[in-house]
Amino acid sequence: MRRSRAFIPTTKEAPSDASLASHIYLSRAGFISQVASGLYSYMPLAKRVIKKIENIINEEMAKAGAEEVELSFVTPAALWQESGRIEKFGKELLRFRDRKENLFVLGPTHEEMMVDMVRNRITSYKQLPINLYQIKTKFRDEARPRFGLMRGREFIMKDGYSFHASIADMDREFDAMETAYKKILTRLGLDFRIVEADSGAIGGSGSKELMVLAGSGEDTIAVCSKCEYGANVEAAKRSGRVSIPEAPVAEFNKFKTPDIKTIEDLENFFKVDGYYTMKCVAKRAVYEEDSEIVLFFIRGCDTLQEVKAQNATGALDIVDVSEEELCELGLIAGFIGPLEQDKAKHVIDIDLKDAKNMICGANEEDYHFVNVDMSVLGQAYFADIAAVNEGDSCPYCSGKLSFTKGIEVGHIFKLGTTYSSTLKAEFLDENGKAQPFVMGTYGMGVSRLVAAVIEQHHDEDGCIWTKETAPYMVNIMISNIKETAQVSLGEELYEKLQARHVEVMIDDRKERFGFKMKDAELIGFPYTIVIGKELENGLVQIFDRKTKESVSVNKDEVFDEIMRLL
RNA sequence: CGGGGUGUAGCUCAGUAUGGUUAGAGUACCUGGUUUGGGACCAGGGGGCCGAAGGUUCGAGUCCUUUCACCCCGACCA
Repeated sequence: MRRSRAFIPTTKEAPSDASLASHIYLSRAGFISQVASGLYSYMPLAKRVIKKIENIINEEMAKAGAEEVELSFVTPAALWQESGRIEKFGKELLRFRDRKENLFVLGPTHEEMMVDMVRNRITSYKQLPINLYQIKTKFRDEARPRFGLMRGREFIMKDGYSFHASIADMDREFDAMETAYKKILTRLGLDFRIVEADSGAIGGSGSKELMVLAGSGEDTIAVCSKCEYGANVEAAKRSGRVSIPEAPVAEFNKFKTPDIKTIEDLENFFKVDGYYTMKCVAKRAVYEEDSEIVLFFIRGCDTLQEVKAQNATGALDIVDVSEEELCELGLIAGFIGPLEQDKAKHVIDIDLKDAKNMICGANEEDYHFVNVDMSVLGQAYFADIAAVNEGDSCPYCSGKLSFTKGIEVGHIFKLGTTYSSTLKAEFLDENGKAQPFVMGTYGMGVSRLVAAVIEQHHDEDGCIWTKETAPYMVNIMISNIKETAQVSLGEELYEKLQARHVEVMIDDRKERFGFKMKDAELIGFPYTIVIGKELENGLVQIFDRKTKESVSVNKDEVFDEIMRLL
């Protein structure tokens, strides 16, 4: 492509609302253009990057034996009613009616559509397994889109769905997809981690997220210092504390603790570590029909992990409760304990099971119990509800957990029969018996990957595209287009590189050297061949965007040299 | 969905407290000239329904009302 003819509107200044590097540079370098909140148009450079990412996905999916399809973007609301997700998704589903007043939604994900396509067409175990995917625009009417391509309302996603006759076969495919996704992200040149995740409302027996490590990521993940373990904090497990403080010595007793309501107060009053105190976090668990107050008990040094808490109760949502609501139940905030009290449902953190030497509220104003032995609560309901802390020990080895930030670029689920059951998608097994398909689903955010690459590969001058993602690999910069020798060498290289199918840009604009260099750095071509002053001595320079180093090369050797680098 | 903020030239923003020339700057763009290794310089030029609609006033970018859009913090996010 000739830069003089290309539509690449670069600017010196970023839109005032952009804060993320990817948002700033993709805007400044003329990749994307915002049209409304969460809606972006892809300009030529972005379109090229997207195609490259899609090609890599297609190649790896083909190797893994998945077939590409394309489902319609406009989906009948009836399918969403059938699966029950029209309520679950709520306002995120963009709904509208056609001229005949039939209700439709813009597809935010395509489980229903895919199941609908397969059901009644795949009817025997002999036709299984199959794995179908598409790369397509999705729409979710997010309450708050932000960060450019990172969280748009309209975005491009690769979504794959596999159908199996057994759980074992689904597990096998799940692992195969994990491997394929690893290859894709590795080829894209990304530093990533595969972590255990909360399956959320989609359900299923397990899920993993693919996290691109970046400080600007919206997710916090806990990773082990020694082994491969990593998990989203929403799902992270631990085996307890690495070092346990010395236990206080006391007899079981009810102790007067006037106006001692917070964990900090307790620590100071009893001169004891928060580890040996117990706090109660009261929440209202909201179910489809009704709601109830649930008391979550965790160690004083821990915090409640709300996603875990929600999963433990099976609630659709958990919300805060006021002191007045607790009062109505006869509970006094600051003095609530799990002993001798059944005014509300209890959920106790698993780390408190059989804990000894504990201090907890006595359910009486200004009184706490000391030296409580939790094993007396034999039948109580224990669950993992506490957030892991940095420094907690790994659930699988002796390593320590630490936190890092990640961008969720993929999420793979073992769905099981969740959708096939409700949508009545069945096949006949070896015994001629109807069975719902066992399914897996595999998502990868394509447009988000564009942003993720830049989050991980940029500097103060702009984008640094990796070899597999660069919109153009080589930029030929003619310093002064009035110098015919420079022009003719540039044109010659341009022809030769094109003949070898190298993606090449030639900057033939009537601009000064500095202007063109800044522009090339902002766009982020991996290599720029600078044809300039040194040509008098038979030399040109190859500028490496990543290292910002230039090496002088004889003009007759530059073609071979650049081909060697690619 | 709660709280906050901003809408003036393609872009970044002044101007609005206290209403009053023809609404400004930088940048980008066009013309001519000089420059040509790190976003050049000089001269000239085009470009605005001051987000929209109502109102107050002799007079509104500026005051009042309504509304729309966008952004930020939070809640939410298969």
